[in-house]
Amino acid sequence: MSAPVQRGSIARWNQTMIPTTREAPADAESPSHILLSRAGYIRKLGAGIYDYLPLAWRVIKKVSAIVREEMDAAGASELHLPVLLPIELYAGTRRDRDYGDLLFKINDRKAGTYALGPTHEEPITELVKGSVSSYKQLPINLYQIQVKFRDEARPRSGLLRGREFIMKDAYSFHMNVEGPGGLNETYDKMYQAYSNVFRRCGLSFTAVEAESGPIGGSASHEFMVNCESGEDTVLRCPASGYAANVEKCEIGARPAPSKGYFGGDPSGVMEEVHTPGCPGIEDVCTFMKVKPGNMLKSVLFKVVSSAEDLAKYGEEYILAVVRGDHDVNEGKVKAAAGVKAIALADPAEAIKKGFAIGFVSPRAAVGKPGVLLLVDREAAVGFDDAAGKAKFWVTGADKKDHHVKHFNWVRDLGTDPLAAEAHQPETHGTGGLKGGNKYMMVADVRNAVAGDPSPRSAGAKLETSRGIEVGHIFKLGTKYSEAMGLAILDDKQQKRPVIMGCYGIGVSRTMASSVEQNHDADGIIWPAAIAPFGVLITIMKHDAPEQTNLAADLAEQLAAAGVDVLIDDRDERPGVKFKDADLIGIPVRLTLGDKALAAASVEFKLRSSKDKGSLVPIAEVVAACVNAVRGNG
RNA sequence: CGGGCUGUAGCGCAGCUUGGUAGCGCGUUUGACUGGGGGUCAAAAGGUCGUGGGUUCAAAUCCCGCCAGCCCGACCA
Repeated sequence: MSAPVQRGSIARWNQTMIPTTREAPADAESPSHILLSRAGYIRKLGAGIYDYLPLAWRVIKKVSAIVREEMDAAGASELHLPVLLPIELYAGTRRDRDYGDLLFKINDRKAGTYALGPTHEEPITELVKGSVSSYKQLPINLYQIQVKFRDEARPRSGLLRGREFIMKDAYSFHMNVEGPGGLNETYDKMYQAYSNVFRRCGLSFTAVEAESGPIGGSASHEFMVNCESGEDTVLRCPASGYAANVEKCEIGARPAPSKGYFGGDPSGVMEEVHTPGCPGIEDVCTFMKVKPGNMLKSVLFKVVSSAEDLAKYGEEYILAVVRGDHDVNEGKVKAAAGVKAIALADPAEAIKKGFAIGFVSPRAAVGKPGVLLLVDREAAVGFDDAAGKAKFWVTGADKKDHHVKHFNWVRDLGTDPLAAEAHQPETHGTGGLKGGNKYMMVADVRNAVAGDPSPRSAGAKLETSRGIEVGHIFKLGTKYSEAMGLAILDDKQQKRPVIMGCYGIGVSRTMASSVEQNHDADGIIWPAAIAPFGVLITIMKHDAPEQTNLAADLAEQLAAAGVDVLIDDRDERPGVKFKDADLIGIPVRLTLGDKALAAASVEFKLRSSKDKGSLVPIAEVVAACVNAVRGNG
């Protein structure tokens, strides 16, 4: 682009507030929390609530500017919605209930209840409903950058999981999914825009397939900053490039065991073992000295039925069984059972139904109408092919404080698992639910783990890594428009619910995850594009005119070239200034001292490089800075 | 919401077991020396010991309630 260079700004350390400290607050643990606190970017005001000091605010503004440029370029328009939202808005979509305690609620003087917006699907839908009346006005994509609130059960890791945070949220509206102006077109544009944003921010990231969570919808991707300290697990196939989060990740074809599902002789006589106070897999394994891979884990879900289904079929349950070293995946359970919604069964209710929670075995599902037994492939095994002998299973004894060992599916289940119905793992349907006739099914119902076969490339194995979610895009569909009555006449004069997409970027989280990804023992190392300043000029003698004058002169030239400059004009010892410089992480440091000045030079050092820096002639230093700051951005 | 734990100066902590004068380091202020990787010396300011109650002649210390915060788990953008 050949647009005129926007002038950079000049700030002096003495005139701004950068309260660096030698020690971090005791509650800071993650690198971003420690370093942003120590370097004077943020201060804690309460649990999950932070002040953004001048340096931090500059970073936020730089990230925001990149977000705005990419959003605008992709055809979105910025607006600003209220934070304070009447609770009735959320009642319409039942998210006041679905969101639960995560929704911050406050009362006004008349005891009316309001929510502090956690996202803005409802108000934006309400706005469009009253403002857009023709299909000719669609598609439209509206966004804002604003503070959001979530009453987190446990705020942690500084800015990474706060109760108040800065987010960019966008919402698009369409008449169609496919074709020009359709949801997919905008979704793809947003995917590209998000990739541009995070690339321009200098972050290493991965876009992964994801479940859409409580916001609802049909398809979604998460943008994860690659970082070992991240909270989320990312799975990827090195051969095909497929990447997904654990909730979503599919598992490639897993071959059936050589003797067929459930087939194989018992490993021994089934024996009951007293396991007091050991409801968890870990406890039992420690107590009985068995590996989790030899446990059968049984998790009971209750089907959330519609009133109609409830009247017709009664209450229904699913008992999902996976190997002890695996985790049940709710989404896959839902899909395999062919039901829309499930929830972990209430313990008290489950016990009443005859499930000894904590000590449940697959047998507990047998003979109970309305209960589907869903067995994961690696749990539906009687013969251990890897070990070449009968599979040794430990599972619950279906009574409190007892487990059994040498469980064998064929001998001990209490019914024949080899029956034809159980043998059609590919058939997804209603199973034994909703009047179906299959009491048990073998299916993929667990989370993927490293080493699982790739779903996209035969022979390849999934790998895992960690990440921090900084962006999330959803195809919402008509969930909100239907719930709130946003319908528009199309070109055939048919009134149709508007199709929506929504797209979020955690702006404050992006700042923190950059620090997580880019730091060393001495402090932050900002990518130039989002650094609060491009260049730090460190004056060795704050009262030496030849140094202060040169600093002012260089700063002026750099600003004219579009570089933001911070001048460290404090009366501090050199050691303090150097330590602080490393801490706050400005990409380029120019040191103005007697030695260099005697050679008509200044010292030029990149924060990202370990060397001591080099002398650059004064006449060339501005170009060197511009080059370093641009080359990186 | 379960389990563990912590509230003492701006920050990091000791003191509490065994009740009796409020301590240390960093930071801050003043002065001097110093001046290229958190320097030295001297002096100083700064705390209703989270909060309410109880026991006691006397509570930072013992007991009870509450509040706030942290960690692990559950949950989660």
